[in-house]
Amino acid sequence: MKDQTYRNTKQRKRILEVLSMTDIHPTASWVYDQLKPEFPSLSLGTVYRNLAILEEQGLLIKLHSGSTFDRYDAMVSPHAHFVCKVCGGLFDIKDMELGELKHSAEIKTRHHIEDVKLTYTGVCDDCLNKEMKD
Amino acid sequence: MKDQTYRNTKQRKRILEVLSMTDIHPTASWVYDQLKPEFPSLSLGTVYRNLAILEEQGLLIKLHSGSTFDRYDAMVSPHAHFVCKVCGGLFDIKDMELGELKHSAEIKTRHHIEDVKLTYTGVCDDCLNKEMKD
DNA sequence: ATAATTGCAAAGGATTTGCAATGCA
DNA sequence: TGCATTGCAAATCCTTTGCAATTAT
Repeated sequence: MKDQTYRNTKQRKRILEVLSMTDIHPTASWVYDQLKPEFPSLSLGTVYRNLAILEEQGLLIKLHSGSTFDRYDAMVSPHAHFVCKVCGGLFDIKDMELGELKHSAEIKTRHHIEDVKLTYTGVCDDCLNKEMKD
Repeated sequence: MKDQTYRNTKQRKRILEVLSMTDIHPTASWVYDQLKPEFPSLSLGTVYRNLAILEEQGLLIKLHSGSTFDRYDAMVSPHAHFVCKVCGGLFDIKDMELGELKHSAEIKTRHHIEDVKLTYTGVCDDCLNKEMKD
């Protein structure tokens, strides 16, 4: 399973494209809904399998949103995330120095660190404003 | 459901105790296995319900380990985690300045941040040493 | 006494998987 | 052609939930 040759299927290509064109960090199901009109016989299983392969290839990142389902992010350069506990929105936070964090943790521990995930939780700007009206 | 009064059941008390006495960040199922001899009629549902209540009370934290199941941590003071992709171990990393991170993110965004989760992934010290023997 | 909690079993829901058919390389 | 991939459906697995019985306050 290591030195497997990947093929370029229409489905996989479009799944990555659809994911690259949004910043809402969608679920597998959302991706499926987007592509179902284009591939009427598309199945959720195919979407999941391709998301896993694309993750393996380093072309996307799987996010644990705090809910029961996973989300996917095609912006693979290291960055932090914010999850709003009111609307469920998941936003990017750029310019956070994850590389620095990784370095300081690597000297603090003796582990070999490959990845850093930084996730904030709270109430987003929009929901804060809406709450103030109540 | 907000101003509910919690009761002090033996089960809940022991669940928190068991969790406080380990640093392996166990799953609900592990907690269940620990307490089953003590409460022969204990059910997994009860464990899950109590873990949820204890989390609500701020007495423990739920961790998304990267696998399909959740883990729980009774050390509630802010700290980072490391997950080993080889052995599945989940370790604490103390002395990481999560408070600082929270502050800098709060001025960078306009969101109200309540919580920070910092998780590293890689290969732990032990597994690194074992791999070197191959 | 009142309402939270338990135990049990069944339901739920996201994700995975087996297998025959399909289609890249 | 060979083998990765698809589609479909069933299976998996962790977690949640309804309900009657129990128990803390």
